[in-house]
Amino acid sequence: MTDAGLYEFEYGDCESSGLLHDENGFPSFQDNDDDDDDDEEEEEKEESFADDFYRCGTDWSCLLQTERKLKQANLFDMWGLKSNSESEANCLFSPPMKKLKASNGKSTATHLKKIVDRSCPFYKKIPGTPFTVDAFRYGSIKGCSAYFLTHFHYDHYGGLGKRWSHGPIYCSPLTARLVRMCLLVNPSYIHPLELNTEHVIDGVKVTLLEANHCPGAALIHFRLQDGQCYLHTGDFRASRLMQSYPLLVNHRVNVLYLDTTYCNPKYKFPSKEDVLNYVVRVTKNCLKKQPKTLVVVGAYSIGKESVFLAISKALGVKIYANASRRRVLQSFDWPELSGNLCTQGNDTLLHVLPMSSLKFETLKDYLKPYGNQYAAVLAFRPTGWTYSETVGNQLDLIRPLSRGNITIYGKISKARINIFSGVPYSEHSSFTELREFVQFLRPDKIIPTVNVWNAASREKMQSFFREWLSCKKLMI
DNA sequence: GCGATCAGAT
DNA sequence: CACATCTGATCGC
Repeated sequence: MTDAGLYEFEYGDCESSGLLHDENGFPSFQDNDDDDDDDEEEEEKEESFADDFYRCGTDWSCLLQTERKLKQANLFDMWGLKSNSESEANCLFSPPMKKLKASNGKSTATHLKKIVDRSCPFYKKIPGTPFTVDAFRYGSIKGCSAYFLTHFHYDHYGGLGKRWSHGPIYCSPLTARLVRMCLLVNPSYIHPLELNTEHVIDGVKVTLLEANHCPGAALIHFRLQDGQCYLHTGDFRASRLMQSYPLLVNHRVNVLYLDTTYCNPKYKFPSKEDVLNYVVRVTKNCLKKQPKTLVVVGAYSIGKESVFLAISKALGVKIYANASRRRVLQSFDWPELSGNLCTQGNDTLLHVLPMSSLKFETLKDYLKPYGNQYAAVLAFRPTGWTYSETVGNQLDLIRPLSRGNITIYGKISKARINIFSGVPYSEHSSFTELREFVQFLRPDKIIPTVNVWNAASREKMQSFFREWLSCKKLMI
């Protein structure tokens, strides 16, 4: 639905040139009382995006003044607009458009979306600096002389590879190792920055702080020469510990670029600690009933290592992972992890497998080569959110799915949509954690970095921000 | 034939 | 519903 709407929106605007521009090239909106339903919806989207831009954006003037010519390109980027002849000339933030070739009979809307996605969204650029954050999939970004990477997840490093040549990359030392190892980026571009240390880059004081997300993930604190402070959270899970970071206690943050993944009260989940205790409890129970159980933890690239580390610690068993994953895990340089990895699957009952393997059929096949070493499988799929509203904070309501001797916590079942729940081990902030963090920091402005492409969710988030910042006391 | 990129699936 | 890929198709060379 949303996507279809977006397509139409982009397509419609590009084709019908329904937008008016003011003398600066900014879209201008006229109150239009025509009662055409479809048009109205489009108008709403445009208006709230514009509202967001002017009302809750930072003082964008610094961006506009330092790079006057970027104004229009910027704005076009925001709206996902490329208007014919104009766009080529003003397209300062994106590589030249690719020529379209409608090889099949498909609508050009698909092609338009491709182009639109090629330009760097405004919220990835840090105003008043030549910096971008997590913006590698837009080619060479005009005016950008330092590319920051918050953490090593695909949706943030996408575009980085051995052919990267658009400028220096700044990130944490752990992330730097992964970028070099896994993506084969030329090391001369990679600039590791120690956490909790002030680095001066292009005259801006930059400090990386632990983000409580995946290994190597960092919050980035920028202090400009004019005294403005910006905090970019990348992806993070807000924690009480952060309220003691000296930089956050001692300096006012003017603009907060916020990971708003779960910025909605419907997202409730337990603390990491509670989930780890739960997983350990379930595992112990299972092993008590069936000592010959293989315990499997699903994982993507990096993140959620604590789930298998907790089991390893509690049971005193080693962790098996295949060679490529071991290489990545070793690169973290965490003694408690490196020291507990093993290279043979039959050396331990605790295995880490790709998330895609956590299916009944695949696990059954996986078990075969181990003969009668194992009589059952217990698998955990740590997901961000519990999926079921009824579960929320109550871990005891989680029900696994079983087939034969295989039990999966977090197997998605359409049939049991309302009672199923994964293991809600989240590396993003819950709604209440976000609120507490924002009310601690009390920034002048907040720029959400997730769920921004939908007008309704943007509007909703902004109203939460207003609410949080308008009241003096913490609410519970 | 190959890597890069894309839409769609999971 | 959303995360963080993964898969399979297509593109460009």
